[in-house]
Amino acid sequence: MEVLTDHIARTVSLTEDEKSLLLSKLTSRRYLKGQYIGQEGDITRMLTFIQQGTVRTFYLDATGSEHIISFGIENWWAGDLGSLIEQKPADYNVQCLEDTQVIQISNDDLQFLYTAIPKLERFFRLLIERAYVSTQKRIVRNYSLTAKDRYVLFLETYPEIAERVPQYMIASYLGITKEFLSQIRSQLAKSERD
Amino acid sequence: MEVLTDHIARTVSLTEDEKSLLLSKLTSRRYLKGQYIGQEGDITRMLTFIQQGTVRTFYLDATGSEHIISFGIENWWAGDLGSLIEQKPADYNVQCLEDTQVIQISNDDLQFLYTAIPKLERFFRLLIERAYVSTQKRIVRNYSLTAKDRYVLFLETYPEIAERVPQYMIASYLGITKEFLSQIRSQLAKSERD
DNA sequence: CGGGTCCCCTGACCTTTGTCATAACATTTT
DNA sequence: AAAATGTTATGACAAAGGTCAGGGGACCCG
Repeated sequence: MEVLTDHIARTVSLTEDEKSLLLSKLTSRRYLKGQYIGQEGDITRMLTFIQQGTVRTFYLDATGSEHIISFGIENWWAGDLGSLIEQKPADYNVQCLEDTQVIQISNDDLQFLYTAIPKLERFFRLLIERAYVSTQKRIVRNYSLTAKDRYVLFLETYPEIAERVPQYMIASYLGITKEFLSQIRSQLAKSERD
Repeated sequence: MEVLTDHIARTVSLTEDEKSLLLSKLTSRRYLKGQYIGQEGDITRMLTFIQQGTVRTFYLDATGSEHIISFGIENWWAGDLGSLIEQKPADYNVQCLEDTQVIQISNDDLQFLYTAIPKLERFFRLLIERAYVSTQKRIVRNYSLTAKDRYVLFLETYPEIAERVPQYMIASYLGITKEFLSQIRSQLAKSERD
């Protein structure tokens, strides 16, 4: 479980006391491939850190089709943050794509820790700031790039994820159909041959 | 300038001392219609709160076309947050669409205040959390709704902005061309007549 | 009053992306 | 090894949305 405290200590320094207080609130848990860490409609009560594995966060629209919002791998946070923050039913499903080992903090403990260890509040402020900025960049990209360029950028940005998840999920993440992604890939393969 | 301290006090309580320390770091400034609060390439050094007026944050892509990322009106924060956080050149332009009165805090003062008044760090953590959640919702909507539905939702969500900014900017915000928005509007007008 | 400028609208045509149907291949299960 | 299941590919056709060109109204400014 020191994986997580080490991860945090890379951004804000923690004393031994703070570290052991934090450690006392962490729980470890294992999920199998296909299992849900959280489902639409449930209130998210745990903040989840992925120690090992792959997860996807997705959403079912009115017509029942899936839209992948994000993937998560080692050292990333996962879950429906909106549900955790507002303690109301989740809009998203969070599912493991491989056997996945996570470290969790309950929302109650997290609120307690924010006050007990102000540096943790700073850590999460910085974390969310970065997440916010990257989400905003994603919006910009979706507007100013074609599907092909978004796919190429995805491969460059997340090469590891591209290898670990099936293509139809990447298509969903990019906001296109699996057939169209397949077409893009054959175009790319063709232009590489020249 | 108490507008801002009152705004903050709605989320976290501040003592009189904290309030006056905060007030001592705030500056007020007026921009004319068309003026830029920040331009692409500049490092954003001020966090800006809109007291009165309208601003837009937009981005110029490789082909020179504009993409509006967000609008801001009274009691909203504005600016390229990525540039402020990382203190590197901004990707976005922030321009006033009306004469605009703002309240600003320099980044240096903000960093000082985070430590001096931990409740401010909490305020901004909560602020960014909410911003992050709403940005993520916007991504989902862009993927699962048609342009027409996105426009209708925009009108419902931001009726005030819809009245204050020209339609071609709304089109840009929605990620469509002004011509196509015009077409959507005539469809909606037609279906209302039935 | 006349000429800019800004903004919105319309229509013909084109590009990007989605839908549907089918096939092929890989992986797991039995 | 066969069958079931999951994943990727391909092609015909359809729909969403973009591009380009032109026109017209509202508002300002001389």
